[in-house]
Amino acid sequence: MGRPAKFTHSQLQAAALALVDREGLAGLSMRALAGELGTGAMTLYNYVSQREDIDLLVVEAVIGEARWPLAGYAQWQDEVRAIATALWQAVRAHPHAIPLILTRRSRSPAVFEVTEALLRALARSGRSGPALLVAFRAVSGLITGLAQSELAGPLALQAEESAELTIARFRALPAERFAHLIDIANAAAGSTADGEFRASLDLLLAGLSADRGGER
Amino acid sequence: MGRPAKFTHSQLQAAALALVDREGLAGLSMRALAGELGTGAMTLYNYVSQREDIDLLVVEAVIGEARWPLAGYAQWQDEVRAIATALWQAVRAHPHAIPLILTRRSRSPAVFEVTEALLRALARSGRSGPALLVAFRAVSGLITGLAQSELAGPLALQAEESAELTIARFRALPAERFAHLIDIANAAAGSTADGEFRASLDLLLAGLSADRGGER
DNA sequence: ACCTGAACACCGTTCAAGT
DNA sequence: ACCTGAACACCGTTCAAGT
Repeated sequence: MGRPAKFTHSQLQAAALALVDREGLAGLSMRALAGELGTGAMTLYNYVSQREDIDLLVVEAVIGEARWPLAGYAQWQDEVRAIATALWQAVRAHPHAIPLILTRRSRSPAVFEVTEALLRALARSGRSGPALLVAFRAVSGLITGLAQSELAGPLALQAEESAELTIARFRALPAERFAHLIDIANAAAGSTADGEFRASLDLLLAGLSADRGGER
Repeated sequence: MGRPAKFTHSQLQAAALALVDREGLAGLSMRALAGELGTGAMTLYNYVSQREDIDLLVVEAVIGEARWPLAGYAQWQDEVRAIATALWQAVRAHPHAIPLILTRRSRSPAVFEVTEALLRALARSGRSGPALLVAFRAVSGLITGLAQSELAGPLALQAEESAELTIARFRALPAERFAHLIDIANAAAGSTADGEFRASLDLLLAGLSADRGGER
């Protein structure tokens, strides 16, 4: 409850995110962050109670970067698309932070704000209660799930290898046993993450538009 | 290339998964896994080249548990649902392992097999190439995304608190500013993860059924 | 060929002490 | 009230040596 003076919350946040962007997740230690701030490791414990709080600072910083036009959407689908895309782009701008965004519970204001905004847009489809919950689960699941599939799915690029090499690896699989895997690996060679995101989101929006969430 | 004799690959896998299930992710260290196997830490380096390979053993073990009827699906939607649900249940049976499944690239045979099976089912919708890739991204994204949202989304339960307490926390938010968040928190109180999964998947399947992936 | 203990360079965190 | 170094109990991994 006492409020320390040497650093602000957003100074810690910015330093932690800068460290992750620069050095990767493995570089984010209490000692390294303290060094980034020009102090000793133990000083950080005046601001956070445990190491995991540092991860939450990073998540908050990334999600907090999402920006989208607040009004002027003729259709709720356009508004959902705008918010989802803003989140997607904020996450993709900090690839090293993705594992944290996937695994850390954040209850920061920035996360609440964007969640409520997405819900508001989805509610324009006529949904509330359980149907709104499901729509939200599906859309937010798709956003993080697509970030995940790029990071760690079977088609994810190896950290140190080119896209060509990853695809070549698939082409080397037994052709008839993994015919479809080889097919989509080839397709992936000619597609972009943004394009795949947009198309996947459109599939889900088609489903959300077809079933307007009638009462149940 | 030499093949060590003291332990088999699946012995390591089983021991690692048992350790994670029992002690949580923090309990999975080289030393602890070696202890589980009754040997010294350095012995493990005869089987894996680095610590992260242990994580991959766990991912492989979990995904490898997915089981579903291999044939007899009148509709491709039913087959997609069966495979997706099998994956979902395998993941949910090992909640401590979820962060690894979200963040670790696995290229094990078990992962390839289930991926190809899912693709085969999706291909029955008439899709191939880019459209099949997008359908796959959407479905697998949704599966892992929903596991993620339970683990770390804004509505995720705190490790040490009851569902009631989590929901009470949302009810305490400013009512008009977070009206929809409070609405779905209330809805979450009366729903199950399985139900939400099924309903979200159905939304996406509706989208996949509406747009049969015409050529492009 | 396979196994393994000692040692090194890290971690997060407790504790006690500074101002 | 806020700050911080020393020390502790861990890590993953290198190295050198065992059989």
